[in-house]
Amino acid sequence: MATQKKLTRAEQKALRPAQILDAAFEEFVRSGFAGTRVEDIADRVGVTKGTVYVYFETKEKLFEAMINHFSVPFHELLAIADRLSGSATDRLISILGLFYEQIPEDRATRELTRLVISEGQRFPDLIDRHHDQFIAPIIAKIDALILEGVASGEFRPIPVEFSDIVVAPILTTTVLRLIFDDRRVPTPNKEAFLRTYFDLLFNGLLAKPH
Amino acid sequence: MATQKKLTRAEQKALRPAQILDAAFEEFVRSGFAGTRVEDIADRVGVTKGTVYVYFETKEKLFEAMINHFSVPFHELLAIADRLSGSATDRLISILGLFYEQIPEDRATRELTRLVISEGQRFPDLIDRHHDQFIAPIIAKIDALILEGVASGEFRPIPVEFSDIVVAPILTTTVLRLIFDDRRVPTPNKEAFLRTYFDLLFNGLLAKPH
Amino acid sequence: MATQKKLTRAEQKALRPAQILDAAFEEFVRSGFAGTRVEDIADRVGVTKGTVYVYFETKEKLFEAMINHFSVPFHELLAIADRLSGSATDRLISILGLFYEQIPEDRATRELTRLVISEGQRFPDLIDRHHDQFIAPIIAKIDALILEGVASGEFRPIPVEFSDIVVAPILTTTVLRLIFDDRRVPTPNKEAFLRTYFDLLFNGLLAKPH
Amino acid sequence: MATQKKLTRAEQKALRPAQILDAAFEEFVRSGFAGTRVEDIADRVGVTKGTVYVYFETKEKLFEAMINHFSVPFHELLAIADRLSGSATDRLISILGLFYEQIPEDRATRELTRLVISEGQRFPDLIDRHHDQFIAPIIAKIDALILEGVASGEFRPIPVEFSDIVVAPILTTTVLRLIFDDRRVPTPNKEAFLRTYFDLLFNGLLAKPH
DNA sequence: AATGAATGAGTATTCATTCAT
DNA sequence: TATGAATGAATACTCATTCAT
Repeated sequence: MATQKKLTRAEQKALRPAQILDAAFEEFVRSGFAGTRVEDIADRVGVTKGTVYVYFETKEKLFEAMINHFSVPFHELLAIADRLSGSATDRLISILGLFYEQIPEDRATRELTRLVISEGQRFPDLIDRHHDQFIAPIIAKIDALILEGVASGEFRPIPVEFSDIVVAPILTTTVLRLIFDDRRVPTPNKEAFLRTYFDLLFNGLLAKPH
Repeated sequence: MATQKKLTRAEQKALRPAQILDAAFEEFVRSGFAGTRVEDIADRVGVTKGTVYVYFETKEKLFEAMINHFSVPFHELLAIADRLSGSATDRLISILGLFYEQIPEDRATRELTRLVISEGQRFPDLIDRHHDQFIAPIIAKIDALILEGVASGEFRPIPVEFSDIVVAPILTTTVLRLIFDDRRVPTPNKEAFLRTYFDLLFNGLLAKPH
Repeated sequence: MATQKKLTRAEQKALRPAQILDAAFEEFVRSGFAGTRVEDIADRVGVTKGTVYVYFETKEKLFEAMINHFSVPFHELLAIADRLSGSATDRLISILGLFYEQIPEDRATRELTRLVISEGQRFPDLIDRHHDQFIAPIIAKIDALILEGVASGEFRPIPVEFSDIVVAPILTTTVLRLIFDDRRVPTPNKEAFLRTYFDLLFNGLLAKPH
Repeated sequence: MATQKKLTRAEQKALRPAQILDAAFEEFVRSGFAGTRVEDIADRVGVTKGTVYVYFETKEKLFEAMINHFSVPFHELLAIADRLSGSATDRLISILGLFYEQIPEDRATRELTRLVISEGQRFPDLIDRHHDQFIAPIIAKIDALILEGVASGEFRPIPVEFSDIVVAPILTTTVLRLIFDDRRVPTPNKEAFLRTYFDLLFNGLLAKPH
């Protein structure tokens, strides 16, 4: 009946690694790799330092495991993107909307971005992973859609090597939220922001473009 | 050519603070605040730890002094912007070009952005300064230009609270260079990048916008 | 005989704080607060510096804990004093004898006196404690006895605010032993010393006092 | 005319050592040998550290020189004592009065006593000097007077090896003022204190001594 | 004589890691 | 599995001392 509170020892133990990884995320995000003490992570879980070392050999390996643990949920989004139908414009709008939800609005992804920027030089693998799992797929998807839209005459011909310009507002929003954390720069109203973003993206700023 | 080594004590001394600040910049950028050892900074200058403490009371104050030292050269750019003439479009193009040169292409500004992202939580002043000296003036300038262009009928009416969308490609380029540092993502050809950026910004993506 | 080395971790641990405090006493007494290195204390215990910090947060707190640890055994003596009976003279003699044993002859109390004199300016609490726990009770006890003896006609009327004159030989002996530590000034023969002390105290120096 | 302000460089320099020694006295008294920084002494004089080293080779030698500088003015007092006349009682009273003025009431002598107690273990010479220049002459003088008084029948026969009992109130007052520095224990009224001291010393505490 | 920049050995303190229980 | 006592290497910071000017 009380299946919630009555965790067996085994179940308790099965939870430990995830608890530690969650705590590690919070602490590494707060203080960076060098500034985080293993004991802070242990304290957050409510265990002692030694326990952390039962599950993770070193602070570095714990950091890397934490990154892996929080780097997963992007494949689904790309799969969804593949299943979209409609005009290139419609699909680009849908996909950028999904990215917006999954990058600046998702705390884990957002903070992972911070760690990539701050710890990437110490952990080159981190950058490689981030490129392969996030940047490259995003760019590839946008590139493909643009090429398609250009081919169908829906879009003007754009040099495809600059398609990061198209997603720039998403990364920019992410970074601004990382920096100001809603203090200085208010989190924008999502719908209004996206409306303006798409309006500008598709129609440009000029009143009467030739 | 051999005028290098012949510095008097007094000359040597006058240079020390700047030398230390330069070295501090390199080391803090490489390893972050917590990961940098004062001795690394001293070694880079070619002096001993003690000498660093002759000029800066603590590692924290050295960090802050280094930030101040490298945060200067933005006022001029804003002054230049004020002196521009021509259509709103022309002036927006000029100003974004200047920003491009001063932010992603200037190493100091670029790396300062990294430090704001990575150390901002430990040094809240850093964020406040960065907001007041960089973000706010940039946004204000863009806002003003857009309002002007809209008033003159040159631009379509755009909700001004989202003008960071307009500069997004600049911050995005900055961050991508911070992360990939020319390894994965090649530094874009400046002229081609700006051409595409401005083309998209002013005309939008659609073949025939209504 | 070889039961010494066979201590369990737990037993070892229970002893640690006291071991460290004992070692701290020796080192602080030898070299003063500023002149003592935490490592010297650790070495004396046979552990590493880090271990000292497991038990005491800072050198200052260790010093204060050491003072507290060695400041205890005075209440009993005052309790004994309260239970004495006999003439005021008899009781004064008994009590001064007890003080003599507990102050100059007890190494801990003696050396604590040194630390009060040498470190009192840096640790004002030390002085307050010493006053409240040692000086004030002693003076109060002597005052009470004298007033009693005066009331009963046993003693001549003496201005009670100078009753430290009565105990002066005890503090003087303490200080001389601190300074000369049996090198120059031989430790006096206890019985002979007390006999002379009391003879002088009660009868004075003059052959035929009027 | 204005001989005061117009110190020649030479005069200025002749003053330096004494200024430094005075400053050293204040700082060493405040913080002890290990706790005092040469720079604190220099600051107090208004010169830089380097200047201190022009006059004194090391901190230790400066400490020793300071002790010598402040240890002088005791010979005169002993000379005065030799010139006294009158009964043994009269002369003992005179001499103890002089000691009272020269030891607890003279700041230099008082604080020197503190340094003897606190730094004597690190500077054994200090103790030897103090013994030879202060303790031994005082005791010798008292011993001589007592023996004389006993010989003339003025004093009861007292074992001379305990004559420090006779001067104990003076050292006790010194130490109490060192510890409490007029905060807890008020500086006693000199005349009243001496009157009680001498009354007790010569007549004892008992109402009717036999 | 005086300065003060520079040194380098030292010292308090921290913290990742180990290991006996 | 979990603990937490212990370690020791590291690191920020201090300070007596030196020396070119």
